[in-house]
Amino acid sequence: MRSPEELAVAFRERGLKITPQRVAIFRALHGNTAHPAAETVYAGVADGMPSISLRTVYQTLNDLAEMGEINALDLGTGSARFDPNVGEHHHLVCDRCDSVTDVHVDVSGLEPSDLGGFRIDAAQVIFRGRCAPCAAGLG
Amino acid sequence: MRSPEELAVAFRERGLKITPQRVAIFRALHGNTAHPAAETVYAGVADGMPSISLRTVYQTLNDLAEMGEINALDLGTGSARFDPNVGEHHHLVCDRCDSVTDVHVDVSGLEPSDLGGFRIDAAQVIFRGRCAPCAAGLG
DNA sequence: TTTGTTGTTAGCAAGAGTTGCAGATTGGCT
DNA sequence: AGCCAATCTGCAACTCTTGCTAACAACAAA
Repeated sequence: MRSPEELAVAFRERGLKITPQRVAIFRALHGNTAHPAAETVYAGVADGMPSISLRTVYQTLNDLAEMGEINALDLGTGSARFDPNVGEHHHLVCDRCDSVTDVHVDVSGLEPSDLGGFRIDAAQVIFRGRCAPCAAGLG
Repeated sequence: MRSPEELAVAFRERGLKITPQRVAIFRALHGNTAHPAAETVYAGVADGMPSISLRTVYQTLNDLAEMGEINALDLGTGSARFDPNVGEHHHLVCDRCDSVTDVHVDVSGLEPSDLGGFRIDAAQVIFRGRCAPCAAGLG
């Protein structure tokens, strides 16, 4: 996603308002590589703004996702994860602690067979296993 | 998964009983390539056994998954999908109707970068787009 | 075939994650 | 300052799934 400042412009252009809640969420996400769940974003933002509601966090995350500023990922961890990195990349998902890490893979060589008329719009690769701390028994 | 008859043997070997409910579920899954959700399996089985409960279907599907006879997939469609095909393969997921189709892809060439100590146990590829009927506007 | 043990089922309640709703609130323009 | 529309909060509701438990049934033994 873009910087909180650029997002403010984008929101205004759409007739959307810049609220302290939104700014706090923009900041919590910017540069965040932890792929937080909504609850995690909420926890982070609520630190400095105890009155914010989880409902607002969900709302804003969904708005950002609709605008294409972030990606909402369902990686089978039980809750949606939000990724401010909208560039082409894939994910490592730890089976033990549910942590998610970005990984780059060249998928241009993938050649699916028997598409049967299916029109592919996107390819998503999920590697599952153990993150370094969990593999070392430290998680 | 194996045939209903072979599953019966496997269940008995583990001290598990063969009930009409389980047999009906085995049959509903055997050779099923539709990647049904629990609710769908339930609907199919309840046709010939109206007294079966959704709870039992979930229970049995989870048992089969634990035994490695089927795979439980979370493909972001809102509910778990169950796949009796436990061989190596990947999936096409329709964004419009949530249908799931098997597809074969050689992932041995994938070379993820920057693993940072992550130990990969499995690679899952999900192609998203439109299935043939939905792409043709027939879905 | 009858019986006993133990695993299984059905049904409902509850849990987690997420969304709908409505009234109170507030951003941003005039 | 004041207005209007967008937004926020809090709660209820919704979907999917699991926990709980009394009634039930499979299967082995007699």
